[in-house]
Amino acid sequence: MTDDSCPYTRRFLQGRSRDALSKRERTLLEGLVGTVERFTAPHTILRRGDVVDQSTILIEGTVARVIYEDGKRHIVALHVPGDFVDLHAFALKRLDHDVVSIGSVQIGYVPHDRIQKVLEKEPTLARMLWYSTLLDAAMHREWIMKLEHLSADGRLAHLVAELWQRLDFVDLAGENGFSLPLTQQELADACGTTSIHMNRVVKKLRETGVVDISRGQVTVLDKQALKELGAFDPAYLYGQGPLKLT
Amino acid sequence: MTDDSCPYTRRFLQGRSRDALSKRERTLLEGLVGTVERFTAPHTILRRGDVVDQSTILIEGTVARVIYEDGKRHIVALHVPGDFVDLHAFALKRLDHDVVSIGSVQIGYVPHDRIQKVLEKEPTLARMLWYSTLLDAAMHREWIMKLEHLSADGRLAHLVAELWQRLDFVDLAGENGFSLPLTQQELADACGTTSIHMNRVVKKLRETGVVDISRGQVTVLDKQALKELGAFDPAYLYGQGPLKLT
DNA sequence: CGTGTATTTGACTTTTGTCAATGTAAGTGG
DNA sequence: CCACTTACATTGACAAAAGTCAAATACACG
Repeated sequence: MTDDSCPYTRRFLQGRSRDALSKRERTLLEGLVGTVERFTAPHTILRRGDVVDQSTILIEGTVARVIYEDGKRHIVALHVPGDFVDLHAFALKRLDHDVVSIGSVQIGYVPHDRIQKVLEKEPTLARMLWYSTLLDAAMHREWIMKLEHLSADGRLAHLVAELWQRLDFVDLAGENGFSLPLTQQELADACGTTSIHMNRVVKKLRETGVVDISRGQVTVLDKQALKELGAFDPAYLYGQGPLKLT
Repeated sequence: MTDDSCPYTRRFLQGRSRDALSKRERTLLEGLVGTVERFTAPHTILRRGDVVDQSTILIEGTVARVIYEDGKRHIVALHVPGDFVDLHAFALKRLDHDVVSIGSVQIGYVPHDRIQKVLEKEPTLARMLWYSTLLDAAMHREWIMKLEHLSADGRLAHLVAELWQRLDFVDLAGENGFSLPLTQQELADACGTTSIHMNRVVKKLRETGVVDISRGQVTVLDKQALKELGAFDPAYLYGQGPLKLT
């Protein structure tokens, strides 16, 4: 399913419902992508409140969904290649968050009228599109649990574990880690803490031999410790096949 | 639209997309409900990991979605009448959280094969079902922001503001407050803190004249203060018409 | 009226935030 | 090549928020 016939959408739901879509539907999906764009520097792709008539699929790189409040930035979701970043805008129309690129990214735009046609004529594909937004919500819920339950080190461990698994679904994870273009400030924004405290936590996890995060590279040193510290149970990712962290 | 012809589903999306569904579709929706059940005592309706072939719509009362971790209960979502609590189970099949009743509730069950038929033959209704799960996700995101950004008093203020508005959408809010069957322990579970600290916060908000929460009744004393303390901007609820908190 | 649950309070510890400053690595222009 | 800039990472000292443990009230319900 990682064939190159669908360069823009081949990673969509990869690792989740590998066999749920037929070849024909996969091709249909690829055909939904209208224009493609690349950003090499950090860029705000969409703003909260924007009324949109197309949705964004991430082809390459990392994007975040953020909500600004009192001048502070809060990351409410992170995306890896294959994620349909703001498919929810199809029905909601108005965005409740910004979409920003991190590092260098390539994104595709899908006009909403094409999604409407899918909804009218392709129930199976429509169901898969719906499914992908539900996966998103399941990840949101896990983040809520993580923020309610874990202290800063656990939150970071959970984030690392989740990203490692999600990147693995789309064949972008390494055996012992993955590359991650997030600064400590951004890690802090995703874990609900400050960059200064995040620095303490990064240092601690490095010194205790759990995970090393430096120079844009994450190296997992102790899978078991990572999993336990982050109270990580990958069931909420609804993945198929073998998992990075049991 | 609050006509009694649809006793089970008349509150579905009330206050949001009041006019999005035709009379015919409203009737169709009501027809989706198979059995109806009532629980008068706290009850776990569904468990994490359950594979289900029907979804639950809340007709009356309060239900919570919870994730247990290390023996602690974490509320990841709260529902008011009209909410399609676990419509996501239609596509996900397996639940990533428990569904529990709080106080006395009445719920309806919708078999998934009926939803499948809607998806195949009723694109407008299908879109509204999808839409309702997206509203859920938008609320999840706001909770993530709230947990990342606010301290315990802000979190409680936000929760109160949100519930007040959501109950108002379905005509269940009073002019100065609403009834809420949550204990301080449950408020704590929804705000990511401990019951002891939540008690301090409840006391503080009462003494500072922001909101009084006692004996299952919430009385808003100072709308403006509540809104500011909770950094509450109701845009994420995608409501129509006038709002409780501007 | 007693019993269990929910609420409240106090004392103390741990975690995290805040402020201020320093260190470090990569890139830029002279 | 070096001074300079800039962004990111790191550290220390202190304050504020929240967790923990223990116990005392208050309250609802049979």
